[in-house]
Amino acid sequence: MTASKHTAMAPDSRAFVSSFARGLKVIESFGPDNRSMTVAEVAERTGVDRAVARRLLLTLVHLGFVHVHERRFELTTHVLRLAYSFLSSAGLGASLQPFLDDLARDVRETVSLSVLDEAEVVFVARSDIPGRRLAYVVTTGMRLPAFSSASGRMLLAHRPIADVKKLLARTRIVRLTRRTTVNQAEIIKAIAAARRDGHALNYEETEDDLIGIAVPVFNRAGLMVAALNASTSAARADEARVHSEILPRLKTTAGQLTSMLP
Amino acid sequence: MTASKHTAMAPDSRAFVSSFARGLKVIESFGPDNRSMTVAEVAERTGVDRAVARRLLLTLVHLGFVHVHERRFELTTHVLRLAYSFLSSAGLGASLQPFLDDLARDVRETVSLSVLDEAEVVFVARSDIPGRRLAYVVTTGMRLPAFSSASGRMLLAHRPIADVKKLLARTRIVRLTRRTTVNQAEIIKAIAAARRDGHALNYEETEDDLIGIAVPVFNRAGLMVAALNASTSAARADEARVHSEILPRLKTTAGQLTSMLP
DNA sequence: TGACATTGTGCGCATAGCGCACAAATTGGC
DNA sequence: GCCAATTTGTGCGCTATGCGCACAATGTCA
Repeated sequence: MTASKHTAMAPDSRAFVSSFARGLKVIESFGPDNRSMTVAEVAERTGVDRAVARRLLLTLVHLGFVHVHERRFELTTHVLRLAYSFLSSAGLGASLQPFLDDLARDVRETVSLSVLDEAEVVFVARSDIPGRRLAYVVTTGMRLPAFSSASGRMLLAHRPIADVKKLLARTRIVRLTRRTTVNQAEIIKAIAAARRDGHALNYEETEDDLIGIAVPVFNRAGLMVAALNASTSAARADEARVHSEILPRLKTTAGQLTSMLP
Repeated sequence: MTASKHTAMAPDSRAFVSSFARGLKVIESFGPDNRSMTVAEVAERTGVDRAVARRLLLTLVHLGFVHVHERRFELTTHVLRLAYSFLSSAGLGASLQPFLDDLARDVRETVSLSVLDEAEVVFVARSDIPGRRLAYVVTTGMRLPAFSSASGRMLLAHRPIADVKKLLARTRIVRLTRRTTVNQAEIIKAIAAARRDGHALNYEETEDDLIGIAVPVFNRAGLMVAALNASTSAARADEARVHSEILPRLKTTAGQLTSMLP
């Protein structure tokens, strides 16, 4: 639950519509272990009154976001419409795929495009070559801790350092592998390096045998909007190959993407 | 604001939280042409009072769903969290990808997994073989008219026929190509055929030269939750190959997916 | 610089939405 | 099968909440 900080902040009272916030919380209360819930379960998970949860759920049913069957509620595909609002408005909805496919084929590795949400990396597109299988499979919508992944560090690199430190301070760094950097100072150093070098690296910090390399993707206005990442295996690629072969190819694709982005 | 006839629907009054509904409308008001909007623009697009739009936007800002810069508001990646709630709760979030990748490699065509939202097909995952490029590129989150695509017809095939007819009645069928079926009776017939055959076909109805074939994906409970689709080109594949080669392979993958779904 | 257009927000009012408390339904134990 | 226990559904009165007007502030153009 990374969203717990919001509840702490003072809702600027007059300029805050709490029923709306409560409603969004209801949507977010669904997850892998909560595929379908009763009113009471939703009420408990969200901390709102049972009667309120019921009204919010019925509102969602009315709007088509939720489906109810035998007093159990579950989200419908309609929810994807909300994400589509973002993806399409960010220009990440389509037409980037061919570039990712070409890139994946050329470097013969899984590549992915990701954006930042708080302290997490969210994958918005990916491509890989058939037959090659990483233990670690990236899927659209998937999330990873930003501080422990190449893409995350790259995405953080262009944020004001003060913001990054603040974010880091309130994030719990989970050790994912033997090599995960957990020391805050070292993480900051890695992010600074990413900014300086124009790329970020990750050696088995997210998963054993997994090497990640990420470069920034800018929009035409020059703002960094995404990170382009290639994942390979330590067994398959050494540092030399990553630098000499994969990195330059990543950068050309990143450049191509720029022209597609608003 | 001219379209402020939202009184049409009967919001079960007491059991309906209108501020929440208004707020969701605000999120949905963003799109490809509305990347960033002022309060007034949002107010106009949603039909709510300017002051209300402002409060809802500020609420979204407060929760991290929206970002504001020089009085222009835009959606943030945080919105994807909502979609993730659905995808993960539906078990479509991950781990299906390897099966799609194998399938794409074997049939040497683009394959995709999709779900139904009202009269639209929403793609939730895809895979294709590098180098092969269809004019038509499917991306996660993308939408297609359900009545004119193979996946759509397959997804509709297991709904009660009365519901399908009702949906069809209130949907405007857009002619996408010379071969798009626009006749309602013929569409119903195609859907019935999909149900009977256990697969749906589409010859250049969505795009010229594009052939689609879809099979149902059931969850372990036996409910159809998605459609698995292969897209190929009329130039590349004839009907015989689709039936003898692609279709059986689609079905085996669909079977594999079943075991992954709740 | 003044007139016009757009955006920000204080304030009073009405009601939407809250949450209690009771009713209905479901479950479970024997 | 029956009653107790638990869970779920909902009517109702109160007041905080959110609405929308109207004015203030800010920005724009000539």
